[in-house]
Amino acid sequence: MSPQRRRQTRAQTQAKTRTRLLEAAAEEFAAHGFAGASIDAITARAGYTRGAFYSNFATKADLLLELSEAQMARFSTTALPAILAATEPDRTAEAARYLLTEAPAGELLVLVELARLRPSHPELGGVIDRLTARSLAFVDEVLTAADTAAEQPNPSLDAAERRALTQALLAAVLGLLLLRDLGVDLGLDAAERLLRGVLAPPSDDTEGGPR
Amino acid sequence: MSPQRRRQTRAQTQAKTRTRLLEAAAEEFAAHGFAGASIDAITARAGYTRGAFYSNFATKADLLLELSEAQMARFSTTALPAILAATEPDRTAEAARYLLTEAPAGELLVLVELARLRPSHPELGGVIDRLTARSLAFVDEVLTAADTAAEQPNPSLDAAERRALTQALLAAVLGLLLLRDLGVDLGLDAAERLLRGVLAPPSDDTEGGPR
Amino acid sequence: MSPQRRRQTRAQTQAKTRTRLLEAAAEEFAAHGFAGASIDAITARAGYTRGAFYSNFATKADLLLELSEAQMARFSTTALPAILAATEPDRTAEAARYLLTEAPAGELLVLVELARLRPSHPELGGVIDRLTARSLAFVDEVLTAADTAAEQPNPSLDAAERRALTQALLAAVLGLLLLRDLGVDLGLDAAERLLRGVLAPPSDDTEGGPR
Amino acid sequence: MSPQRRRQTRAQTQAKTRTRLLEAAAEEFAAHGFAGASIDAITARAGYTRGAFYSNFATKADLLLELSEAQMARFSTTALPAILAATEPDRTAEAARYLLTEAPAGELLVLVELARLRPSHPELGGVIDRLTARSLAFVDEVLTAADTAAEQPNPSLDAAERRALTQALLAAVLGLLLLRDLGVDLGLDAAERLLRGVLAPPSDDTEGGPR
DNA sequence: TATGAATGAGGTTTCATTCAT
DNA sequence: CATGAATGAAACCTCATTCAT
Repeated sequence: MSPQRRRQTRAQTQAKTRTRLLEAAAEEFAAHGFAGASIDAITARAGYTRGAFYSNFATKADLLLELSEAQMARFSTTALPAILAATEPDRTAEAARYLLTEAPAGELLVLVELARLRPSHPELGGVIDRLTARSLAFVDEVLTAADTAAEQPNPSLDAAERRALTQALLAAVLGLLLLRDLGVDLGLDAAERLLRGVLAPPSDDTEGGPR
Repeated sequence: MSPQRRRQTRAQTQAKTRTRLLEAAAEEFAAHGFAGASIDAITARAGYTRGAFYSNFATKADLLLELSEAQMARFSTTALPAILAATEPDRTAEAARYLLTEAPAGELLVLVELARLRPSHPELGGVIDRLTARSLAFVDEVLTAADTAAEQPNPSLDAAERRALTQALLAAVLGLLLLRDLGVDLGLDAAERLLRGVLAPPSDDTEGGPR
Repeated sequence: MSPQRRRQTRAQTQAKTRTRLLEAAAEEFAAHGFAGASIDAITARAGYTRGAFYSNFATKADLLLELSEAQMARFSTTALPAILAATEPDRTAEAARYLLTEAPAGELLVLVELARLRPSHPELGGVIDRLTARSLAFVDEVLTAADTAAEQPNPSLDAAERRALTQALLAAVLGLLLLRDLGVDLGLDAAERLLRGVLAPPSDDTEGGPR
Repeated sequence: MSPQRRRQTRAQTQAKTRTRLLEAAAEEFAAHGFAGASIDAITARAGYTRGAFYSNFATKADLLLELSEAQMARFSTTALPAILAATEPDRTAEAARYLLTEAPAGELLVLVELARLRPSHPELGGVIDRLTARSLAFVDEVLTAADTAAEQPNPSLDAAERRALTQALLAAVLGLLLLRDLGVDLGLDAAERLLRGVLAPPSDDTEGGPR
């Protein structure tokens, strides 16, 4: 009953509203795209009406922005440490497992929406750049951590190679998530093989038979 | 002016209309998503009016379906032979080059839309399954061709491994195309490294440093 | 093969097309109203495409006009003589039977459409007036025929009374058709009672109990 | 300004909106038919914009449904008592006067629309059946009240005859209203003659001349 | 904060009509 | 005469947003 307690309660209530709306938005954006997701559907899924939405967000684009930031934050603070905590040589397997079973379905699809909106919503440019930079930084972090864990930093990896490796790894992750979202029943071995293949040092002899 | 000359004018005209509409739709769907692409924008881009669309397609969803099938067909008849035509040992490099520079832009983003619509449009399920099945079959075909070309079939590759390899390769290809379509300036070396890593025989010792 | 025969055939073919289109239009107009009936639906029901329609009629309103005239003509040349041919005292029963079982379903509904269109289509005014006049003339004809058949002309029926009787009879017919078109299972006895009641000379004592 | 004063403002406002929309719809439906009445015209006539309509009704068909029910209710609560309140022996004349001068205009034309939509909108079947059933019940009630008022129940009227009389009377009322709504300038004498004719006991000798 | 009535732009779709065949 | 591709106006309906409560 103290003002202290009340204020706290209020803030918590609103935080919960925002959280629920963001969760619902993630599902709707992933399922129907940004343009196809209606605010009514989002608020209804969250158990509110549209008024609650406009009390918490300025526009629909604003919602997508906050959602993207929230997803990125969660990945950095939750998923990434979990993967990195695994001991080598299980780290790749752990990453594969996370991608296939724990990565929120549709997170990739939200990213696609964000990229799509850039031309028509120039104000999103900054956020998108920040997100992209963070993604690349994340991959870089994984690689660095791997180096460290191996206690065997590969000094031969120059900037260009590092960039190529980062892009390849990101492509691998996106490809796996997309296939999964398309309904393909991916095996853990496939995901692991892909990740391990990317991370493995390139063989020197290219004349060897394929595979 | 002879009957000969004008014989098929009617059918040809409509075929051209359909083709143009499909091309325009590919660009609009890729750029704005299915829900965000308006029929007015599609027809205007193709140089027609709204009515032309409804003379050729029943609904917007119908258009996406036909577009997906057309893209799938083109991939099988154009992209696949192009990649297979390359001589070893350059096949991987050739595939990477094709993926980054010649593969039609936006095709992956259309695929994403298809995946999105699946839950709400169950009739799309068949098309998507056919698409992914054909894609996996295509990848398998590439692998078989590679084995044959190498005159060195790898007998140690059992069915499960073959499946994992196929899925991993498809994920790699999709990931590369998606990253490219999202605007990332991919290097040829990144694409080549990814593909080669997947195709390389997995090293037996997993204690080797990552990367 | 003679020009005579050919010309005849052509004319017959076109006449058949017009007839079929008119029949189909009657059903569609009755079922969906003038605005709700589409030319595609009409021509499809008749087994043609929309081109056939525009080869035979100028506009949709034109079709309604011709249809109304055709229905009126058929009534005058077919139904009316049949009713009048019945001997007294069966004429009323015959009329009731015709109304409930043979009068084309929806003929009334077409009339309503015509009346509705008058304000927005001033060019229809003349036709509607002609139709109304013919309807009243028809009722008048029935009454006259009845007088004649009874060989008992009622000289006491002045102009005002004649008008009232005519309106009452028309209202009775419309009411029966409407109820029938609404799906009420009308009994022949109800129709007969209504018609006979209208035609019967008004009783002089109004203080008698109802009915 | 007191909470008291504003207590129901919100609900009252919306109720007024609905009422106005229903009134406007009645006029537009009567004038142009269901398909021919546009929602824009209805809302404009009511002094609102399109959106107000969709805040109050789900679809255009839904509007017709609610309108029909409202008209039905008004008929039972307003028209029926008005007619029954007339004292004998003027009841027939009073009923005729009410029908021609006070019965809401266009109601019959809305009913026609309802009949039209039945085949294509099966969900309307129940409403139509209820409408006609209630109308017949209403007529029956009038007849019973008349019997009672006359303190002279007609015992010779068996169930079948009662049914025929009810149907005939309803047909007469509907026919009069429809003719009036179609623009015919009906005379009171015509309406009175029709009603009196139906209510009069059928003459036993059918060989009597018509009229 | 949250509600929901109302707005109005814009979307998909229908359809009367035209015209080249 | 009949076809049907294309037009484009106008319909129904959705939905982001505003605002009084």
